[in-house]
This record gives sequence, structure tokens and C-alpha cells, in this order.
Amino acid sequence: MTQQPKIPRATAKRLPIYYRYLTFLHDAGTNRISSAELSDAIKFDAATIRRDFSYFGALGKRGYGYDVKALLDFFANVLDQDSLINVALIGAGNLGQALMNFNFHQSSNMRISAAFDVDESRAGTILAGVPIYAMTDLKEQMTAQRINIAILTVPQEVAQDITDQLVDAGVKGILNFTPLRVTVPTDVRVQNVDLTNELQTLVYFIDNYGSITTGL
Amino acid sequence: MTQQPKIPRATAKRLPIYYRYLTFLHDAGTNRISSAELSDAIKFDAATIRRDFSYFGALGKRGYGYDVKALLDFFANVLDQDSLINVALIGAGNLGQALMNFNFHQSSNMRISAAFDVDESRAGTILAGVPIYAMTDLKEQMTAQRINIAILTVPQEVAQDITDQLVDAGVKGILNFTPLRVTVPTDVRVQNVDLTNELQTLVYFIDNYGSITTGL
DNA sequence: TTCACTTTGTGAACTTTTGCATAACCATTA
DNA sequence: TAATGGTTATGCAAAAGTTCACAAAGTGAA
Repeated sequence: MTQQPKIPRATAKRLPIYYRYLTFLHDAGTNRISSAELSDAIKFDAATIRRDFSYFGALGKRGYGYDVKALLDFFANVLDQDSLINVALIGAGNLGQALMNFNFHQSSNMRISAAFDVDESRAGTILAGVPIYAMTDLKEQMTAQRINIAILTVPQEVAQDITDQLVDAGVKGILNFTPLRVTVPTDVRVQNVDLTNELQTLVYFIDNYGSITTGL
Repeated sequence: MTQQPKIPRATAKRLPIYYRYLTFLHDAGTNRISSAELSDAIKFDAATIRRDFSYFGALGKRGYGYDVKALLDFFANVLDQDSLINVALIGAGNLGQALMNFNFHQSSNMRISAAFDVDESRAGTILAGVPIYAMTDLKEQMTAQRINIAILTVPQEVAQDITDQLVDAGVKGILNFTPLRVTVPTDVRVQNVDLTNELQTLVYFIDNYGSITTGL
């Protein structure tokens, strides 16, 4: 509900990648960078990078490139990096626990601040620094902690049911690790991460095409 | 190196999803399915589904739909589901171990059959049914076991170095969980899975656009 | 200041992907 | 057998995304 006129979806998906690499450059003390150098590092075509940036205005200088600090500050604002975003994790199984240990907060403004699990005996404990709640407390906790993003790492069989509960609890975004393609109202966004699919796609491409980076 | 004339990339990425849902339908005893019903379940536009299928020929029957068994058999062949594909995992940390437990084999023809880790003390042990090797044995084992696909879950700092080793060991596909966008020869395919990026993209979309499923 | 060089920003062409809309076709029932 | 209804396959067009290629503009050195 903020923002510029309208950024193409494909561009939007690249923004966090730009942001991360700019952070790296800044930490390394680099002051300037050209679209060609960026292209080498992050593997997007230089013209694509320039066009992406140009959607936000003329951020570079001809004959010079882009000022790292200025660009970083700009994108920090675009991506709202100042505010800390709390995210809930549903399903503290293998993958769920790995994600809790993953520490998103290290490289972004997000962190898993609450986890929920069906196993009631876990409620009240803390895993990887994240408090575990019972599923029955979902709506209450989500509301109280004002969380509107959830990471879904539950068994496929209960994915839709829990999704419905999440929607009921006011969630607006779901990062879905389930292979089930859940149904949600139009004002809720689902981002699917399908690990088996990624692997199978990779295999298919290797067998039928040849080479070159894909994904993202 | 098998296959049809040339399937669009976007279609190729959807194939495993079709395959999985067809498996589900078949297991459930469903004999026929229309593109409209498929669309409901997997959230791709019905016309997109029909067009995807049509790249492989006329697989459906007008006025009837698609025969689940026939379609399943067809895609099993396209995706080479008969042969078991062994995959190596590099970096048995949090995420790596979670992926070992994930058991790709349950829902696909792939399995992690070897894992490698810098921690030499782990070499020789078995984790989640997967034998762990020392990094120094990489090339030898990859060659011996004829593995040409690797899942990369190592710290960013060593990602490029290990990627080079993988390439040297003959790997043709890398599922890269590292945020580093690694450099590889053109005959090697990299599929990036960037968890932080997925979350940040989700947040950006929620804040700046509104709703509807993305990803895959 | 001048000039050679670098690099952006962007029009335009191109490629890829999606989706509409409908003719053709098949299933099914009477 | 004929009529009804459902569903595919696909021509076409629009939308989205990528890349070329170059004028414009600024850099940096002499």
C-alpha cells in the first residue's frame, strides 16, 4: 500500500537479491558498481538490471555507475528494511526446525517469532529461540503478536485445514512448503516452495535442454 | 537428450506438479479429469493446462477430459520416473540434515544417496540413512556412484569453491540453497532456492500489490 | 578545457507466456 | 441414429519479460 506506480512482478522478485548483494558490497567497502559488474555477480543481464533500477527513477550516473551506499539506502526503503517483521511457523517438524535454526533475521528484517505445532507436549517449550504454542492458540497468538505472515511446514493432509485457520487468523501471506496448492481468498498471497518440484525440474532440464542457470 | 521437439520452460516447470497430482488422483481411484477440475486443484489456468498438455500431442478426449491413468503413464515417461536418480548433498548442517530427513524418494524417483561434509569426524557415519563422506572424497565418490546432481547447503563463503569442485567432479545440475549466485560452465544447470528471498518477496508483494498465488 | 572513455537510461524489437474464444469433436442418452 | 451437452485443441491477441543498441551524459586524465 506504499510505493511507486507499479513495478513488474519479475522485477519485484529480483529486488531482495539486489538488496543483499548491495549490502555485501557496502560491507566490503565498495563505493561504486556498474550494471556490468552486478551482472557478473548475480547473473542477471546488465540491461535487465538497469531497467529494473530505472523503474524507480534515475539512480545511476552515466560514465560512473551506481553509488552503492545511495542505492542500498534506496532499496532499504523500498523493501521496508527498517521495521522488523515477525513471522509465524506452523509445523515444527524436520523442515520447520531447520527453518527456525536458519535465522532469517541474520540477512533480512524478518524473524520467526512464534511456532505452532499439533504436538501439545511441545507447547510452552522453546526451540532455537522460538516459543512453541499449541495449534489451539493460533488465532489468539497471531492476533496478539500482530503476525500476518506464516511459513507452512505441515503434512500435506492438514495443509488446507490449517491454511483456513491461518486465513481466519488474519494472515495475508503464506510461504507454503507443502506440495498441496492451497486455496485462499484473493487478498491472501501464497508463495509456494516445492522442493521435490525443484529437483525434478532440474533433472528434466538437464535431460532435455542443456545448462544455464534457472530459478529466481 | 530424449524428448519431443521443445517444450517451453514455463511448461517444463509445471510438469512435476501435474505428475504429482495425477499420481494422487490415480491413487484415489479417479479415472478421468478435466482441465477445469485440474485447474481448481493446482491453480493454473485451465487453458494453460490444456496448452501444456497439447505440446505433447492430443492427450485428451473432447467431451470427456483426460484419462488419468493414460496421462500418468505418459508423464511418468516424460519425467523418466522409472529410473532411480541418486543425488548428493553437500553440507550436512541444519538445512542439509532436514533435507536428508525430507525423503524426496517418497514422492519422486530421487533420493539423496550420499552426503559430504567438511567435518571429518562425521565421515563414515550415517545420518537419516545417508552415508556421510569427507569432502576430500567428493570426486571419487561422485564418480564411483555416477551422481551428477548435487544439493548445495554449505555456508555462502565456501559455495563457489565447492561448486568448482562439483563441476570438476562432473556434476551437471546443482540445487543451490546458498544465497550466493555461483558461477558455472554453460553445460551445468543451477536452480536457486533462496529462502530469505522468498520471504522478502512475499512481504513486498503483500505491501505493494494485493493477493493471489505466486511462485511455481 | 578538451577529449577519449565509460556507462546509464530507454526506445524498440523480440521472445515468452498467458488467456480468450470457438470450431471441432466425443460421450451419452433417448 | 440423432440430438444435447461437455471438453479439448488451438488460432489469435494481448500481456509480460528480456535484450539490443545507441544517444546522452557524466567521468577522469592530460
